Amino acid sequence: MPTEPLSRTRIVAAAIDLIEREGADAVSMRRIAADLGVGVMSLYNHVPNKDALLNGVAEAVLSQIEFTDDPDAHWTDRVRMQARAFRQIAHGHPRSTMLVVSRQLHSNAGLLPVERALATLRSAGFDGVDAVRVLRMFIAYIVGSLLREVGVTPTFAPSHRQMVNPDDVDPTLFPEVNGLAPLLSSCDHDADFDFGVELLIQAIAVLPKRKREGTR
Amino acid sequence: MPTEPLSRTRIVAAAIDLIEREGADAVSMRRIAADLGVGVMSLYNHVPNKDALLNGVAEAVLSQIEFTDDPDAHWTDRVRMQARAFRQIAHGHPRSTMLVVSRQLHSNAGLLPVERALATLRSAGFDGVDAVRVLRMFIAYIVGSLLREVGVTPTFAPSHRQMVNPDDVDPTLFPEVNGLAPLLSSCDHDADFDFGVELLIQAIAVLPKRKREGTR
DNA sequence: AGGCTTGCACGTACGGCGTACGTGCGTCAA
DNA sequence: TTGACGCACGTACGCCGTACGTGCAAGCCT
Repeated sequence: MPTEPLSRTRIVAAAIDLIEREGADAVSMRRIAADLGVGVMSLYNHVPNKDALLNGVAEAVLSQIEFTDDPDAHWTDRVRMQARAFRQIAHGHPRSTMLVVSRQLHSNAGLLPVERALATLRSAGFDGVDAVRVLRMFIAYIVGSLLREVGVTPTFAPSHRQMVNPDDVDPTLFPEVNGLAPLLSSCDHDADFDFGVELLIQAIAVLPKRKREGTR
Repeated sequence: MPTEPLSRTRIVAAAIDLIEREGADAVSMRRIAADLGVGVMSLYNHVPNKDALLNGVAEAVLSQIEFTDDPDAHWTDRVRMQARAFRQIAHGHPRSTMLVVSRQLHSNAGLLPVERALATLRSAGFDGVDAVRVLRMFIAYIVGSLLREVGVTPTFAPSHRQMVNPDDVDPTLFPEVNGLAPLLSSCDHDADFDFGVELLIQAIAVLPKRKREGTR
């Protein structure tokens, strides 16, 4: 039985699989080769080096997000939908999320979401400068949110993923943290993300009108 | 001449130095030991393992930020100042920034900024739930901004750190990106950051008043 | 003073990593 | 038929983190 020939696509897929199963630290060329049942050096016929492979992983994950953009919807709805679509990454590939947001991608995979977002913002009446600024702000917020959600960025919660133990934090040094400990140690990612998105949309909706000609 | 004795503090300092000089990839226990003029294994008398050392680096950097909080100022000014103070990390230790935002810190170093921020928001009249939510939103935005600023997160710009070459991006596939290429490829980090902060402050200032008793 | 514990610097060694390089085998063009 | 070429693979090198053992100096108890 002839096994499927090796290919960049198969290698990237195996890498994603491995990352999601065992975390990014488990990724090594040797391990991927073993998972694919091939020799280590065979990988290098399809991928120049490990770094390029990880870029491939990031691009693959990024290009899997599904934008269902309805050009007739109000621009605020379109922005909301695009933000949520991006966040899908964290659900579909939680342990790869760090890779996606921490690599400079110079391919079309990274450009497509930008194109969509800019088109939406322009259709909302923002001029170029504001559209770019607003986009950057959204990206920063989304990236930061995803990082917290997948648990790689500091939650700054007193205790990790459990109700706070009052002994962990000195109430005299940190009265607020102590008092709000139950709130800090629990976290509804969906609600928190949407809360921020709504706030951002509201904020940009009232941007100085001088540069806007309408609301759609 | 007796050389200064080895200590966790000195090791962490050497690590920070190394990271800022040659980047995080250059960090290895062997390299740090060499820089300190000691044997590799001597480090392990003061630091349990490399991961803990990197946590120490993150904490040290984080605890160096200087908050000059004026309790008499308007809460919007205090929030602005705290956000900017946090951003100082990116200037003081650009190549360590990724470490700071990508590690779960369970020490007081990470709790202090949270305490300050919560106190400020509470004094602005937000109840606990809103204070935590707003804080999380700010953190997400700041983290995302810092990552872009230090160049580790995708800029989604067509070309890296240079004016866009029109050949790089297909104008029919990406008309908006193509048209806004000059704007996308240049970036005033200071202005962009402040733009976002102002927008966020404005947005939270008009949060439903039901939970607020005043504006300071 | 003499012995004993303790702390710390250090060398050696092991398993794993990325990857440069050479080799052999199949396929396809001339 | 023969040559070139693509691709899978083994070996080997120089890194890495760190477990483990050794030796030396300072402090402590009698």
